[in-house]
Amino acid sequence: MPTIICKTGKIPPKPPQKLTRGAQRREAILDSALRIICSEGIQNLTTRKAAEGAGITEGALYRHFSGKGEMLRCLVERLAEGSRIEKDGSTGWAGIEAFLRVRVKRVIREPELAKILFSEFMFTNEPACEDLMFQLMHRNLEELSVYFEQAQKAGELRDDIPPKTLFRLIFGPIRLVIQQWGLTEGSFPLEEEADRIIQTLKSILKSP
Amino acid sequence: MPTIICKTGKIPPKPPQKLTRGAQRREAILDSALRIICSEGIQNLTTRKAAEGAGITEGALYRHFSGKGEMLRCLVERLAEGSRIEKDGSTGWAGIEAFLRVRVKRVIREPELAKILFSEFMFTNEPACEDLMFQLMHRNLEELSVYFEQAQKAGELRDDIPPKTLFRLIFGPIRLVIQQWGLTEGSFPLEEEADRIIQTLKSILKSP
Amino acid sequence: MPTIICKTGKIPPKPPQKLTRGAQRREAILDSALRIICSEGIQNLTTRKAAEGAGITEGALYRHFSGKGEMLRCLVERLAEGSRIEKDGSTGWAGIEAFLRVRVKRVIREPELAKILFSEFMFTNEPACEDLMFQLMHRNLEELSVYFEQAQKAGELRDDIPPKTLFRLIFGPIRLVIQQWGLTEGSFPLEEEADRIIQTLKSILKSP
Amino acid sequence: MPTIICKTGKIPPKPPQKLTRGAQRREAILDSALRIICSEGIQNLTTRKAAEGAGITEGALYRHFSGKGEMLRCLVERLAEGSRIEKDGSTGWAGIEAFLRVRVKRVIREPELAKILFSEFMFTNEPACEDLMFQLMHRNLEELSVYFEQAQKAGELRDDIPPKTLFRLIFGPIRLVIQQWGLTEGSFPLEEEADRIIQTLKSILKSP
DNA sequence: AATGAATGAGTTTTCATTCAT
DNA sequence: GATGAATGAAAACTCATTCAT
Repeated sequence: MPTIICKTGKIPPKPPQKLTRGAQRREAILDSALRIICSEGIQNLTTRKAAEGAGITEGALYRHFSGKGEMLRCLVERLAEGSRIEKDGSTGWAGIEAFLRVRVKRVIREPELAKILFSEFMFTNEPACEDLMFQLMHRNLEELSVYFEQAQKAGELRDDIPPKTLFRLIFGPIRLVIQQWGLTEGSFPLEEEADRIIQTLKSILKSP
Repeated sequence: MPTIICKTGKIPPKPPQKLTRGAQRREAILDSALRIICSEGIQNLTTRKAAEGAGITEGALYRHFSGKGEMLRCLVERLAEGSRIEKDGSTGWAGIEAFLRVRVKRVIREPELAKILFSEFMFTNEPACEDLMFQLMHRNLEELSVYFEQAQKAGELRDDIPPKTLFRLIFGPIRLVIQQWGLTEGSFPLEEEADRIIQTLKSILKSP
Repeated sequence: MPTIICKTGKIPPKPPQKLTRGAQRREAILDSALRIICSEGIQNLTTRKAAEGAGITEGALYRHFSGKGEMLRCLVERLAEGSRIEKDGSTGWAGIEAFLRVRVKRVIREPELAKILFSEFMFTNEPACEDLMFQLMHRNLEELSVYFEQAQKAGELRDDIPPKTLFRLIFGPIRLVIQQWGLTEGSFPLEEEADRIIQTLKSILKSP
Repeated sequence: MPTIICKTGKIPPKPPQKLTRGAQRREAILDSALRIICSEGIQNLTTRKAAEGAGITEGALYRHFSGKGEMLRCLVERLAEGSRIEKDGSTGWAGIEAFLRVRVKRVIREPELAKILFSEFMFTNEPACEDLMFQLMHRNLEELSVYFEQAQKAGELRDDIPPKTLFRLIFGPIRLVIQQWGLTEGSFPLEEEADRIIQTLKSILKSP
């Protein structure tokens, strides 16, 4: 239901679909929970803090989520969907670049994300989040694999490296630079550094 | 068993000095804590579980650590030291390869490490662990930078990429493959996949 | 029942404003804490006992007080206010007598008070209670000093003794008799003995 | 055995009887316990603190006392004996004055005592200390009563006041001034103020 | 929808005491 | 005599969750 393929190739900044008042509160709670995880760690996320950060009391939180577990699952879901939405129509190497840049731009827009977007293990122990994390990782591999094939057919990418290895060679550096940026609270120009990585990857991975 | 005798004939880093009984208990507690973090997440690590896993009662834990915080800090410290010890005398590209392989071998030897070794953010919120994580990351960059320069001088590595970018291009993929291996509970042959990455890196990064 | 209507026709200090349900619980908890201190000593006052004495669980206590410290501070505050309320309009030596009799009557009404009302030091070590004890002692001195001056002007009290000394000569014996009565669990007729002291003081301190 | 009547009327500053090494440690522990009670309150006295203050470990404390209870009982005993030792041979009103001055001098010598010497209730809840406190109070009454009779026979003290009331009139003010001095950490010249009280008492209580 | 009081189980930590060394 | 590790109980406080209002 949330997968919106944009045929025009543009990124709709905000889906025009208005949130009901109830859904707005849910979002506020999830925002609050995310903020707490990023600033205090998942081990310090409590229902009380999440509720208070959203301007309601602990008890009221249970009107919106069946419990802490569901809240976390929804948070991870939202996290996972986030990057998928903004796909444009690029293909081949341009598709790869778009995939990477979407993630970079997302953490620049929401800097707290830098800290947790690739901390998959953190959610691994929350029952019902584990599967989601796997799916997310797998979806990324699948999406990129499509681009790999296109790029290889188009002669933009050498074809002697298996897709899984390509995935690690290409996504690994971007993940690391985003994690470093988050860890150091944005101490360097992320977009620039990411660009350098992407350009270098393009040049060293091009068909010889 | 982990004590690797340096090829150069220098003093082995860990003198055979036996651990005092007290220090042995500390290690047992840290082992227990590490096991819990890996299997249940940091949010489920309690002093009680850590103590019981080491075969003592909760109260006794406080003979060995001033509290949960100190225990965690010591754990992170031990984690950070772990990979540094096993340096051999390699230089240039061989040094880079050794650096990466040491880490791969370490997680194969202690598979739980795969889950947390690169989850720096997890400890970011524990006061006094944050600095340690920074240092660790920085130390890695410095160590690799030395090899980069040697390799570039030896004509094994192209010299048109700044060290920070090289660091991300080379360490990023290995981090990712280790994280994937941990996340999937060792579902693929890590050493083989790491090798593929290393070989590919060597070939695509060599001086043109 | 303790609300004494002022003879001057002024507003009775405590308006009949009913306590909110929340405030009622606070009072119940403070009552319980006071009972425990008196019967088992401050060293045996625990949050659990205080809560159970008020008919709630330990955790619920924290809805009403931020912690044990705040609870104790509130208790001391209530203690300190207690005797101040019941001032009547007497002046001169009658004022002095009223001051002393109010305290005697209060401990007869609430016999546990006899044990702690003048155990200022007991609360001295509870941060934020210390100041309160000072204020209480000082307030007593100031109130009595007014009566001293009136009595001296009226020729009821010799005027060759400084107020601080008068304070000790007059209040000291009453404090002691109340402490003795509390210590011996009411083994003698307090009012009678207090009267004897007051009468004797009146006679030996009258203007020669 | 400890009651030493000095016929010469002098106060032997320290009994020449040497303490065995064992007894020395006991004293050191009691000193430490007293210091803690005075500075942190009885509710914060722990075996560990008492032991550490005496320079030994918790476990070693049990070589000297059977437990915390016995330690406290011994402390109270020592407290109670303290003032009794230093009796000189005075009689009549001089005896009364000596009784009061001995106590004043003692707290000047050991200022922490000011805080607890008359906080009888504090120890009332320590099993096996309660009786001791009663005895102490009673002994004081008996000792003073002897002097009262002598003074009345000698015409130094009016004889129309029962001894119990005299006890309160005379001891009450001194207790209060000592408590005030302790509470305010020695903010005024105790000896001077005590003197003023004693002189005033002498003058207002003399046979008319 | 929301509040605030309540609960029961859990958290970290401390305590008095014991005991092998 | 003394130490240091250990224990079991209890301390203060927090947490996820429920429910009457």
